[in-house]
Amino acid sequence: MVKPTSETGLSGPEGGAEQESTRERILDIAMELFTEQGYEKTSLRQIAERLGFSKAAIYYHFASKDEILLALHMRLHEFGRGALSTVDLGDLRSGAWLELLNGLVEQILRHRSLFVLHERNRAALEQLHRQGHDAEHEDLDILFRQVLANPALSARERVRLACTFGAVMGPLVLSGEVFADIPTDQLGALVREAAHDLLLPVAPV
Amino acid sequence: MVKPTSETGLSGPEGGAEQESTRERILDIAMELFTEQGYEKTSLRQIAERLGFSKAAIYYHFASKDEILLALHMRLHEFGRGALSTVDLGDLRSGAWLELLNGLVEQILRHRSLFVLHERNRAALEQLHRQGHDAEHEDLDILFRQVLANPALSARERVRLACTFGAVMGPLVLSGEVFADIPTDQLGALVREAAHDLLLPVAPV
DNA sequence: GTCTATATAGGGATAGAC
DNA sequence: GTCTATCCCTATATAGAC
Repeated sequence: MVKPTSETGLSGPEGGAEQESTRERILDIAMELFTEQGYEKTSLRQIAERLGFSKAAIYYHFASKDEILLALHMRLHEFGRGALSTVDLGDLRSGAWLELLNGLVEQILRHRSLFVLHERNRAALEQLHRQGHDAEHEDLDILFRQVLANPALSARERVRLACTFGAVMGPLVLSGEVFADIPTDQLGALVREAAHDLLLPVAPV
Repeated sequence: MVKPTSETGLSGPEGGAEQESTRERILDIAMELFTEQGYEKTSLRQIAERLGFSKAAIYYHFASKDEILLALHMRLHEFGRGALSTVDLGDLRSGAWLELLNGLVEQILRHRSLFVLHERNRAALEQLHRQGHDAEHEDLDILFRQVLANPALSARERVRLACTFGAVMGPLVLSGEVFADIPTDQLGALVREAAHDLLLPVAPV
């Protein structure tokens, strides 16, 4: 079983305005359909149809349907790594939270569709995690739940953090396209402002 | 095809500590499995197995798998109606928002598992809506998106509202069981407080 | 790299016995 | 009200031709 590109799901920035590889075209279509209909309701036949070739052809590029979802998941991992690694998870008191959240806002604005995909296919993605996906678990979800369970924090602090996380998700991934008319920059600024207001009483500057 | 109970999915409060009807036992198990694994990944066989009888028996109580999900959806509708009808959607400026959000917090705290079910099966539920479910559409989601799209509101107000909605969802339905150690009353108070802080600059008292 | 054809399994749904 | 048996369809996945 020969694979044309790497298995990470991200062929990396080879630079230039290259033509999209078939593998990536599959991923793009899959992302669209998985988001609209959900992972399980989307069949490989449907994906292949949109691409103009037959179902079986997909198996040249991916060993299974799960691997398509996994590849999409890895795309997000890639970006998440950058935002998370800049923050020292030790000192999550003080203003480090804001920094983390601001980084999150930026990432979401850049790769919004990926985040929406994840939000709408949580069940399927969690099962991927259980089954294997032995890769490191630096998932956003998992990270946040760890922080929220931190016994060193007060109940108020924990809840506030969860609220702030939600406040970011609300307009950016839970609200569909209602904010399409607002320029990205402005949207980001407004969300950051809200996050700031929420964290103020907990982590005073 | 004779049905033992009403078709609304809610047999209503007949009072007392009655034994749960089979129909409701099915719904309870379904809710659990749909939440854990997602709607599509859950088979009728699986539901029947847990109840100790066979797959086909379910068809005595529900005409299709979709109807099980629909019945669960109607359970939420029932509760939502109360919270929404108290608020005049006309004056969604001023403090009416807070009132609406506070009602929402209360409902979520009471029927949390139902909200989680909905959050984790959005795709499937949206398809239900498209296909039929001709019943009135007083859905929370739909209502909120209407409000968020209201052109009479400023961008800041709209985004703030979405943030507040998210801030409520964050700790209450998106965070799993991390807050199980915090008493319900305290949790509600903390969330309401956060919602208040978020809406302050937009809808001063 | 994409095709056809096919194997195989599982799920939803129906009929009818008890 | 629950069961057995069965139908039918769709989906994933494989084998092998071109």
